[in-house]
Amino acid sequence: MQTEEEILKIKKVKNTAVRTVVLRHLLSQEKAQSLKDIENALAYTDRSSIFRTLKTFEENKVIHSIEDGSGMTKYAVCAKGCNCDPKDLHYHFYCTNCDKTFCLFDVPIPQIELPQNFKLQQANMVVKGLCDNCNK
Amino acid sequence: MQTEEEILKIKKVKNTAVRTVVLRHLLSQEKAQSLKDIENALAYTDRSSIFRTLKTFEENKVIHSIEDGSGMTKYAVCAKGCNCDPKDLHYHFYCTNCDKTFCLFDVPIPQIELPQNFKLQQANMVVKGLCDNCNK
DNA sequence: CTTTTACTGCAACTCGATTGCAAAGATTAC
DNA sequence: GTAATCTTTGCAATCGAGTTGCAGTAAAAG
Repeated sequence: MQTEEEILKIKKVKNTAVRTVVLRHLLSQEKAQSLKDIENALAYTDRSSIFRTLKTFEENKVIHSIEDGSGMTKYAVCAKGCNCDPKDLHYHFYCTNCDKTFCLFDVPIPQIELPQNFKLQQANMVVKGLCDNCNK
Repeated sequence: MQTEEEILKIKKVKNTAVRTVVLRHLLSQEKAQSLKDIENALAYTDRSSIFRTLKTFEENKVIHSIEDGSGMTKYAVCAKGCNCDPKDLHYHFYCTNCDKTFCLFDVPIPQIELPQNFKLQQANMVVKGLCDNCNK
């Protein structure tokens, strides 16, 4: 696992106190985090600073955002080597019981055959259901 | 093509003035509509009435909603025979240039192999890129 | 016709997201 | 070094999509 400093260096994002703690928090969580999740976890960091940090991270492909339909955008750290290209696509799973959203890195996304002359740029694939923990 | 009255009858939704015009509008559009789109198109119908109509339609599977990442939930009329089961899944395409969202009924969604013990309930699959009209 | 239930329109409100601004901190120029 | 410049941060205010309470109206049931 890379440290926060290493990741920021690779992605050419200047390191600051807020950026370090936000990234550290994201790395420590198994489920994707909303702005509110992060705000609650980092009691002394302002929401707008976290917000702008997330925007910066997203622009520089440190993290990617997920629209899971819960009404709050979630964020997860990109896998090592991810460029957020269509080839880096993966499903996201939203558990309708425990409300967790996470990346399914191990489930391959099949080639999507778009109609003639359509150009794929990116995608937001959210599968909803019960996670293994809730499906008992 | 079925009329608004026929669709509502089949889906067991009582017909009213607002419901008819909302459904007519949805049927007349090739792209999925947001609440705001509908509100703008139907100048004399109140937003909350349209909102509640959309909720009713969704509960009764007259329409389905799409989270395309634009910040506004979009709605599209379900295909004939659709029960909004996983088997009725289809991709949605969001054009990053012209901002249109529409259903790709003709692009099959492959079987999704979830990890052990996960249960699929539904999914929101949004592919983003350029539509044929904008990819020139 | 009367009672009950459902639908509609208005206004107010919630809440996640976003922005303006000034202070603080970091970087560059001199 | 210090001054000038750019970036980041925190606070407060704002925006806007979504949602709800309530009262009036329309439709269905008795």
